[in-house]
Amino acid sequence: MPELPEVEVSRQGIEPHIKQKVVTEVRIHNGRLRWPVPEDVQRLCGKTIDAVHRRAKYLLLESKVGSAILHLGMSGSLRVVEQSEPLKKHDHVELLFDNGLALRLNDPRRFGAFLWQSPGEAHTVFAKLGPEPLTDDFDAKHLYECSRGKKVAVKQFIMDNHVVVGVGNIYANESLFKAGIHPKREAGKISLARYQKLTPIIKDTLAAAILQGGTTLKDFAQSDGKPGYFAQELLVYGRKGEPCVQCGAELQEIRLGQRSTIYCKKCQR
DNA sequence: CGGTCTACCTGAAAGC
DNA sequence: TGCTTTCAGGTAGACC
Repeated sequence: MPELPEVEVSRQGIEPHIKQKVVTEVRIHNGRLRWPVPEDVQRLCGKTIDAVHRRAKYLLLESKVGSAILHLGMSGSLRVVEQSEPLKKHDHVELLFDNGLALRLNDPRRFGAFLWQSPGEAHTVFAKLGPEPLTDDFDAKHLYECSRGKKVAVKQFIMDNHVVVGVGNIYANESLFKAGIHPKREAGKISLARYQKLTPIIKDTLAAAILQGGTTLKDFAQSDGKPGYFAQELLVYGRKGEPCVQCGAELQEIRLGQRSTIYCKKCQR
């Protein structure tokens, strides 16, 4: 399940293979993703990829005539392979390059997206997004001020893209545990001091995951490269019923907004 | 407008 | 064993 670190790792993984390369062909094997893949993406043919950027969990493959916007959804992954490599099941969209390589979007559940944005335009998916978590625009003051008057649980609050982007279920669980904050606590009733503890923890958790992922990038261009999933030291996520690493109490599971939420009832208040 | 809920998907795992 | 059900979850949009 790609969260922001996985998306950033994917960006770093594909960039050296496709930057400054010319797209020779766009092949849409199955255009029925979250939204139909627009014909506009064919405009990339014959154009050079000038840059590969990330905003939230979206990747932008930028050219002079516009940008392809990619989202990995729940189950998506990107691979760079030789064009002769046989397609795998669920390889839905493919960009061929003048260096003999192909970028393939594989997405079994098809929650992902492959969209188009003309120069100077901002696609609607980018409207109303909160700050990037790893920039200075995201700080404790922002969380504190955004949360005043909000009754929503703090876990759902930090997962809200309007508040801050890129904090998915796994990292929300992990960050709240490390900060000692109960996931159900009302966002609007949490002190500035507690947000001052939480904010750097979110940043550190995401940054550490990106660094770990970076070490697995070597094989990105190989057919069996498996970017997106890397060894991550998870303290609570997926550990329901196991003992808390801090106090030994049995980790609890509740559901918040239909999402699995794991926490320690002793360490998180 | 804030808050909550749902649809979109497939495959793995659990349940029967 | 094999069929059926549940669950996983990011995000936009519907809904009250």
